[in-house]
Order: sequence, then structure tokens, then C-alpha cells
Amino acid sequence: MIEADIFKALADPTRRKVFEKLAGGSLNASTLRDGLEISQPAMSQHLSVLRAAGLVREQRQGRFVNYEVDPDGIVAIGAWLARYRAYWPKRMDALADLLKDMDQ
Amino acid sequence: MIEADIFKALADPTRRKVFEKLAGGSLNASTLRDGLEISQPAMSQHLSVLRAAGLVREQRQGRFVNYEVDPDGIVAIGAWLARYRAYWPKRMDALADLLKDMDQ
DNA sequence: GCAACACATAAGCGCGTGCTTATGTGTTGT
DNA sequence: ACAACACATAAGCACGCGCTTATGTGTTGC
Repeated sequence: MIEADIFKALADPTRRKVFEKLAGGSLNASTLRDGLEISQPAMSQHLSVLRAAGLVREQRQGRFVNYEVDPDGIVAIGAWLARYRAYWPKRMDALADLLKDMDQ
Repeated sequence: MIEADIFKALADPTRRKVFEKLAGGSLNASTLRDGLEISQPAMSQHLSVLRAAGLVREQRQGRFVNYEVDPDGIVAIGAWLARYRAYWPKRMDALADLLKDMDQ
């Protein structure tokens, strides 16, 4: 079950910050450390967890490793969320529209 | 930040099972224990965590306490997921449509 | 009133998780 | 070749989390 890894990965506040930084675009491990007061190994470990969860994917570029959001993880969360469509309130209609529009 | 509580709550496999049981409709604490090999206090604690995260809400009914999915939690997850709309792939269009349709 | 029941809270314990420092691996440039 | 750099892995440690047993609180029915 990959949901287990996804929610566990997102349960940590530092990992959420990292993941949300990547929402703005691809970044390497060193750049991701900026602002977060964390050691280099800690970042490396966090990225490893995010990668194992399918939330992030990497791409080696010289001696840098660029990380970016993995759409597979997003899809997995969306699919899980779909189980609760019965509890999706009216106001979520607007969100669904937004999601569709921004995808064009 | 309520996202912290949400993802932490969903990180535990037992709590996810409980929450997914509630996707089918309202249930009381004792009924929720069925199938899960867990003590009564453990269930009570899990429900407390889910409630604090805004994922579940309760309604006292005599000496039973009925739990149900709290739409607020679902909305919070949806809103968080919306930050990653740039990485939402085409195939998620179908899901967005489904979510909209089922809400009618 | 009191026994049985449904659930919550308290206290304590073992294990997983995220951190650190130290070291290893691979790449770049001179 | 070698130094500097970017990142990964190893090992050890402290803290948090989920579990248990024990007990408390509130409700129902006789």
C-alpha cells in the first residue's frame, strides 16, 4: 500500500515544507535547504523518504541532483480523496473547476 | 496549521482504516472496532486524534457516540492538493469530473 | 439505586522516527 | 592527480507515538 508511505511522508513538517517548495518548480538538494535550518544529511534523508513515497522524483545533473514533484503521488492522493466524494461539499465544486481549468 | 494534524492523523494505518470505514456512513465507536484487533481505549484515542484533525465529527446518541466524516477535513485536503494543480496530469480530469458529478 | 454497558482518560512502556556527527561515493575544474 | 564540492549512507541517540492495563464518567434499564 503506497498510501501509507505518502501520508507518513507528509506527516513531517519539514518534508511538507520541502514538498511545497517543489510545487514552485524543480530545485536541487542544496537549494532546498535554504531557509530550513537543517543539516545536509537530514535533507538527504527527507528527500529519500519523499522519493520512496512517490511524491518526488530526481534527475541527476552533473554533481547536482534536481528534485521535482512526481505527478504519480498527486494522482494517488487524488484517487484516495475520491473515496470521500459523498462528503465533498458544494463549495468544492469551485475547486474542481479550478483544477480542471489550470490543467489546460 | 491544521494540515499538520491531518497528515499526522492519516499517517497511522489503523486510523486510515477507521476513516475509510466511515466513508460508508456514520458508525459508533464499538462498531468501528469490528474487524480491527484493537482495544477499546486504543480506538477511543484514535478517534480523538481524527477528531482533533477535523477529519471526523461526533454526535452523542444515548450512551453511544456516532462518528462521521467531517467535510471540513476533506475540504482542507482538497485545498492543499490544489497547490499542486500544475502537476495534475490529464488523467486527473476524469477524476475532477467524477467528483463534480457525484456531488449533485 | 444499582448493575451493566459505552466510551473517555490516566499512566507507563517499547519501538519507530528524525536528528546529529562521521564517513563514503561520485563529479567538476585546475 | 588532486582538491573542492554535492550528495548519500552509517551509526547512535533522544523524543514522540501507539499500545496496554487500570480507572473514571455518563447513560440505560430493571
